[in-house]
Amino acid sequence: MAERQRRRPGETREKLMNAALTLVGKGRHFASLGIREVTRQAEVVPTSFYRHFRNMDDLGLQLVDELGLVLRRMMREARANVLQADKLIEESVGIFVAHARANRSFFLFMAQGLAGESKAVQEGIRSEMRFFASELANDLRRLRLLTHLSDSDLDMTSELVVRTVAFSLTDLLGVSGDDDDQIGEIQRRTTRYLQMIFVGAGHWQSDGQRGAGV
Amino acid sequence: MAERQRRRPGETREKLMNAALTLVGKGRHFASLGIREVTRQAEVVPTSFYRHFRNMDDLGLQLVDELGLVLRRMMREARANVLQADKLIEESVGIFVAHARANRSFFLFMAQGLAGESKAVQEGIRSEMRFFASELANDLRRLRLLTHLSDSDLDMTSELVVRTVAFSLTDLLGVSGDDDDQIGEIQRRTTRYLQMIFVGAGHWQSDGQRGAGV
DNA sequence: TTCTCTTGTGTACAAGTGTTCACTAATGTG
DNA sequence: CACATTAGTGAACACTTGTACACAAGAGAA
Repeated sequence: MAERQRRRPGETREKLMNAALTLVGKGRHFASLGIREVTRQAEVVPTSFYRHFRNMDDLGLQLVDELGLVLRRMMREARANVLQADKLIEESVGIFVAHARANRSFFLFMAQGLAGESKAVQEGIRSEMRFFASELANDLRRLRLLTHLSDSDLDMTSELVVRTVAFSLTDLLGVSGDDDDQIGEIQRRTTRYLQMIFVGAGHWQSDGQRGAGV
Repeated sequence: MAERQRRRPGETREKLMNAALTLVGKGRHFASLGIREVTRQAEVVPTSFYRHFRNMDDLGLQLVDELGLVLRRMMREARANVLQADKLIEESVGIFVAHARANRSFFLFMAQGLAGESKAVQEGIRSEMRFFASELANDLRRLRLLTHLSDSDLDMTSELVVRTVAFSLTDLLGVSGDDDDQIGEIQRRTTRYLQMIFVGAGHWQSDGQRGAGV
């Protein structure tokens, strides 16, 4: 055994997960990654992989769990910083974009996973989004916004918001991470989308209205 | 040369593209498909692949072109069938869902491609969506709907609508193709999303309004 | 100490990969 | 008809892949 690396517990596991994220960050799709490729990137021998994961799907699932933590951190920051309701949308979108830039690979993985190969990962991400939406609905209640909406309509609104923001990920991650102009444009556009949704929610009447009332 | 198949011109090309779609339809991600795998599914010898495509990305690009045709057919059907403005949303969503079911693999490919590995495919799909949105904006003008919106606001609205529908793809394609209950639920939900957006657009005032006016 | 558990290592192998090449049957053009 | 082009075939190449196995280094418990 030539030289065995001393590692703190769980280090190799982290290295492998980071390696997968790194490759995703370089433009690869998670579904196309192989075990050997990931271990190579992590500078670890292929067999080590099996000490921590059963296969790539398993690694993906564990990444989803970590993604959950990232999202929760983001939510906490948004709650702490968004004080006045009148700037709610702009500031929230700003925080989202900032986090997406800071954790590019993670969000890229999320965007990929939504239509990814593994049903389990797919469902995991979907579940994170549902959680996020329900928290958003709670926040809106707490801030006494959109109080005329029924619970289910408020939920629907929150879901629509979360979806719209999630879709912006595909825009955001399509441009190079330091193109401030283009990122700013995406941010403005997303803000307007959300503003329009909130205008819609503000005028929404719960029972069987015509949406196309124009 | 044991037995050479007689083929009408372009047949092998179609077979290869269909093979890729078939594999996608079976749950595989396009990014993870290999040349040999596709040729095997197409019942064609691996070398034949190179007679028609340079690599898998190239095949993907040509699939995007065909996807464009599918989308245009859908648009035409929607134009022909949506007569009264007051059912516009419901009927359009219905037509969309019907086409998504009938061309499941194609739409699955589209959903995958949005966050896919190939930048070119990504941009191709994005471009199809832009085209679709601009056509929708034209239709709204033609039907004299949302006439109080500026051109750019109408474009924005159309984009938001198209994105929302596109996102529904990920829901739609996540459920088995014959689960009518769940598909119906997704259809209803999408319809409500769009209705809310249209309510927002109906009350939208173009100049620097507050979206959170609630 | 010795025993056990976890984790990292090296080797090995069968199967699959993309791609090239030379060959040939069919098709279209003059 | 002859001829050039297109499109399908089979063999071969150098790699890469997932996974199994036996072994060993380190840590904790007895």
